[in-house]
Amino acid sequence: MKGCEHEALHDDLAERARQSMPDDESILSLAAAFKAISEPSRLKILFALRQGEMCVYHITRAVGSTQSAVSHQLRILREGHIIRARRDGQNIVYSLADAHVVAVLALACEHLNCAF
Amino acid sequence: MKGCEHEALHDDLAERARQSMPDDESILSLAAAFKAISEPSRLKILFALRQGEMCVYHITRAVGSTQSAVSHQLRILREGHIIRARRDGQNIVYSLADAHVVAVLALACEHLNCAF
DNA sequence: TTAGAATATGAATAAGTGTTCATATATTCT
DNA sequence: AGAATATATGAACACTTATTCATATTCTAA
Repeated sequence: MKGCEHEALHDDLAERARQSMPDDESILSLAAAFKAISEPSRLKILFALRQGEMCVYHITRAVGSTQSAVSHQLRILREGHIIRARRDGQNIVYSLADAHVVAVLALACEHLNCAF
Repeated sequence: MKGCEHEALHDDLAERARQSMPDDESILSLAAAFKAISEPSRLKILFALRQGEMCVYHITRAVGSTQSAVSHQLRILREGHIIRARRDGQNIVYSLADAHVVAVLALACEHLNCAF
């Protein structure tokens, strides 16, 4: 494999791309963030939280899953800085971390011609 | 588990969330799109393609992987409608599908306080 | 402080996924 | 047409991950 060498210009392009590549740590952080929102069960949680902050029980009802499964997923979303947790008495209330999350969801829906 | 029933208001919230939940097909499409951009190796390809369209050989060089691995990853990105393929003689030239991709990457970088 | 309720977590299992190796397909050149 | 090149693909293996079940933790109320 030698590539389209008739366009030596592209060798430069590849070299520039290699040099401007983010470091592994940044790539891993980005991957973790996207991975957090790339599972159907977690996406459902995010769509639920778009309606407003909710405790675990209500999230569980909104997405139609079990308490344990939701709790595990919430942890991943929390660690990916996609959602925030706040204690309110006996409950823990979750909400979307910031406007970026809503914006990314909106962009993706637009990208796929969804209606959300 | 009964939830924070002292705020009967949240029962309505959960119910509204349940009703406004996108259908499973939409959720799966979204998940597939995000999953496509949630792997370090594929993210590197996207960052490479931000420099401009490239053939497989140059992508391989830019990300420092093997031809086969890159080809498999390109398929996933293609099927997730993240990138476009176009034949140019003996080569296949890949490029980012649309501005949404760049925008999502930028938002995520902003979200994580990255510099890209 | 003890009982009860809401949420979190560890272990186990089942399903999904990335890479490698070998090979197939498609295109160009002679 | 045949050889050479660029890219794609199938199978296999290692690794990751989502869910379930049982249990732990953290808070409130009495």
